[in-house]
Amino acid sequence: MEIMEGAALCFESRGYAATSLDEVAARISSTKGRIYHHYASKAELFLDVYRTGMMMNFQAIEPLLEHDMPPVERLKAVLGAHVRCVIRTKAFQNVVIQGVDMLRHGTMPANEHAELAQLAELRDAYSEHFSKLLEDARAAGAIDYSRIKIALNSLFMCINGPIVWFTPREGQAEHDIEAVADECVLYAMRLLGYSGEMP
Amino acid sequence: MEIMEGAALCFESRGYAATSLDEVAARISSTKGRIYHHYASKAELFLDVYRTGMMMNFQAIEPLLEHDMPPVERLKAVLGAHVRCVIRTKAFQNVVIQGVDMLRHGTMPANEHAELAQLAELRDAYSEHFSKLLEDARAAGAIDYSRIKIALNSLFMCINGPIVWFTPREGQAEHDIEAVADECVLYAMRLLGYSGEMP
DNA sequence: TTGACAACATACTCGATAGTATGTTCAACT
DNA sequence: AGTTGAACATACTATCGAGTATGTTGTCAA
Repeated sequence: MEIMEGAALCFESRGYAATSLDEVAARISSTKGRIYHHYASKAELFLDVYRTGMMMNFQAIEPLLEHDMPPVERLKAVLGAHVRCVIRTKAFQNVVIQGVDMLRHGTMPANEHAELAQLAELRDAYSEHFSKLLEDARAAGAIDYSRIKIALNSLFMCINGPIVWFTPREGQAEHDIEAVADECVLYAMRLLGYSGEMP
Repeated sequence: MEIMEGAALCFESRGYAATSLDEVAARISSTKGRIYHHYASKAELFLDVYRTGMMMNFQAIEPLLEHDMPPVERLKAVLGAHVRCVIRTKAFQNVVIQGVDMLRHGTMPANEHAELAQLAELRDAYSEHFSKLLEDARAAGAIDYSRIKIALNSLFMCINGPIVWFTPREGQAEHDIEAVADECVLYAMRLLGYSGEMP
């Protein structure tokens, strides 16, 4: 909904701590009263944006996990879907990133901390999907890596990169997204030792 | 100096906006008075940490740029030195990252904004070194990439990854750093289409 | 038509924190 | 011994923003 989108944009550009709820309200031409009518606190709004961002990711990739195809092809498809999704929901994904290292450093107020930890489990579950994809593709001999934790981290850094550095050219958004996503997937697959052809 | 190290650690864990100078002072068992004796404002302290972080990077790689060796080998060596450096100066590098997207989103107060932009140029100069390394290695036919901007961004995401996700095991710090750095360089080189052997 | 409630807006409170103003200590000159 | 100034510490102010308390408006049900 509207509040979350405004919040996502504010959190993205100024960070959780630096964002005031008056700012968020102003962005949607509204007032703080409206926000507090729907959310008990700033933290809860943040957590809702986080959760929504993760849901978008799940919805993007889960349909592909069932498809019956060679492991490498499935991996490629999922990576592509992931990158496209995170680019399109950039603001939300920035909040997810912030949430992850808020947990890591324990900056969240104690009461909401439990909820944050729960969302982190969601993130782990998501990561687990990729873990499985890697193992399958390796078992099929299509890719190779040394320690899976480091490989996974490097992979995520690569395919999540656009969240940080991507900005579409005027009027070229859709075209740019496709091109950037494809190139990111190419580099990601290479990183994993894949040597086959890419479309 | 002591103040910068405390500040780097605080900024790393809580972010610029959420960090109070009382916190920084407490971390070094001191008081806010001391900080304001050396820095005119919170922003200037931040900028000094940023600058110091960048300097550390330059010092780590610049000696290697002169070496007379095949372009790929030089690239490998520089990547290795960079990763080792950023891991060892993790707190400072987190500040650099924050600084980069504070500029991107224009959150810094107007007077210090100019100084921040100047530091961004330093960052660009650093990136330019890698740009040259890539072009040379490609000219030598050792690596390959499509659009250099995307390749560079993906490369940096990969080799800067440890800044975000690395945490050494108890008492294994040195050993872990070496192992992680080598593996990151491996993935980074592969990402660039390098197919040679890695030590 | 009225009363009740949801969906807001407005107007306040109160704690936290950036920045300042004013001590205090100590070491080096003279 | 006395003066000065750097390097802090302490005590205060002024602002900003999270949270709250209290309006206001429209809508639906009885």
